[in-house]
Amino acid sequence: MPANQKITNPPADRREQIRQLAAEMFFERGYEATTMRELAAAIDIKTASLYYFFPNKEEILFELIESVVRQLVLGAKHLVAREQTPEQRLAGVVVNHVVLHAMRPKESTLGDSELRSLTKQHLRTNVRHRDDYERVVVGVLEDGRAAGRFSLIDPKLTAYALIAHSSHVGTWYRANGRLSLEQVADAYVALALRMVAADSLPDDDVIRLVRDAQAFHEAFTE
Amino acid sequence: MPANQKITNPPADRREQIRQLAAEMFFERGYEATTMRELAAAIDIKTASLYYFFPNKEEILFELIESVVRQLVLGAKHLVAREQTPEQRLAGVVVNHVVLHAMRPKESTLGDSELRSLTKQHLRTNVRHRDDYERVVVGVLEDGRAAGRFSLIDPKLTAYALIAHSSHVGTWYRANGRLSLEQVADAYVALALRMVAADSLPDDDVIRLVRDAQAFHEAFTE
DNA sequence: GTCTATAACTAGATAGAC
DNA sequence: GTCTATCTAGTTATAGAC
Repeated sequence: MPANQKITNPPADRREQIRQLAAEMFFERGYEATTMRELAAAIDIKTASLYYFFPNKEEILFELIESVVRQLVLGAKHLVAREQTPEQRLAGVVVNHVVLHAMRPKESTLGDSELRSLTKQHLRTNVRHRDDYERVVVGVLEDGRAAGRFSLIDPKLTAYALIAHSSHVGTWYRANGRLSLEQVADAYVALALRMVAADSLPDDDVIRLVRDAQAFHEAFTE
Repeated sequence: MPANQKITNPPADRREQIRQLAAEMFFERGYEATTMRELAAAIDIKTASLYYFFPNKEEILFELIESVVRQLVLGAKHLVAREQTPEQRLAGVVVNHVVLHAMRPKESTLGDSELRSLTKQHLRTNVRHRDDYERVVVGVLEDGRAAGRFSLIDPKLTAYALIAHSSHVGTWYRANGRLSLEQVADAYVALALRMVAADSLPDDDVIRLVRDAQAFHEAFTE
């Protein structure tokens, strides 16, 4: 009676289990450096079994990367659709972005560092979705300017900067770190408002802005 | 008389040639996905010849990554050592960072995306150097605050954001793109000044600030 | 310095039994 | 669904001739 009894660990949702572990390992060692064997071992099945759920390794990566962008675009579009002041919209977009990256740092980061490993087809699809997102962010900035509330240095460059540094939160935020998720979100929103020169607001207003955005984000996410 | 005559392509500095091509290929396909065979082929020598110049693949990566951080720290420390206003220092640091990333996008980006592939030893070394750099940036921000010129949301978070989005310039800046390197540098400095709430300055002053920093950067770099 | 030849190994993926 | 067994190909790196 060797190792053939599984403590099983109900295969409840194997597919989901694979996705999660893959996210972790791709994030930590990199996609190319992670082998299907290691992934299978971590999950305590044999390599061949992985191929029952996914046709190949790249497909796992693609799913992980896409799920993040999808959520990002969805959240941002919902936020933008609401009747709001430009400041509220900007705060909403930043909170959406920061919270997602803080709470799903592994998947989020893959979309920034492992795009190269996607097939041409998959890459094109993903770039299209990322461009959608970028357009939403640029739109928020330009609408704010049109409304006379923002003074922009350069809409596109500002959007790039906003997205780049808000994504970066995934690499350093820790749930038990110096700053709580609320504080981090506050800080990034305040930073964003300064970048569009809209921070004549007192701090209290900034915080109220963030709370609103968070409430909406939570309501929307669940 | 087959392929044994080289058009040679003086091996003038083979080592440097390898570094450059490696930077390109690591950047484009990723470190793990680039093989020594392909690298050798691109340079038109045999795989074994690479090992005359580098003991292994990882050493090439390490050299590329280190050279960027070294330059970054060196530039920043020189800038900070000058007698300057906080605004001038901040502008100097941002210009140093942006110009380096715009002009050496491949090597620069490796330091953000391929750290995972370094050996433990090399990683430790590099992290130490990155921390040095971070401290310089945080120092500039805190000195500015101590001098009563900056109002900071959070020094460390602001430094992270500054570094993250200024590094990102390497991924989109093109020499023949919409914005010139000067314009890009202007924009990032202006953004940085807003982030520390020091932008009561008229635009002309911002531009003068950047020009000064660029002049120093050029003088220092050559 | 650059080559040929090859060692020693590991990768992703598939066939087909249970 | 999960397994065993295996194919095919590609990987880094080295030994030693020229």
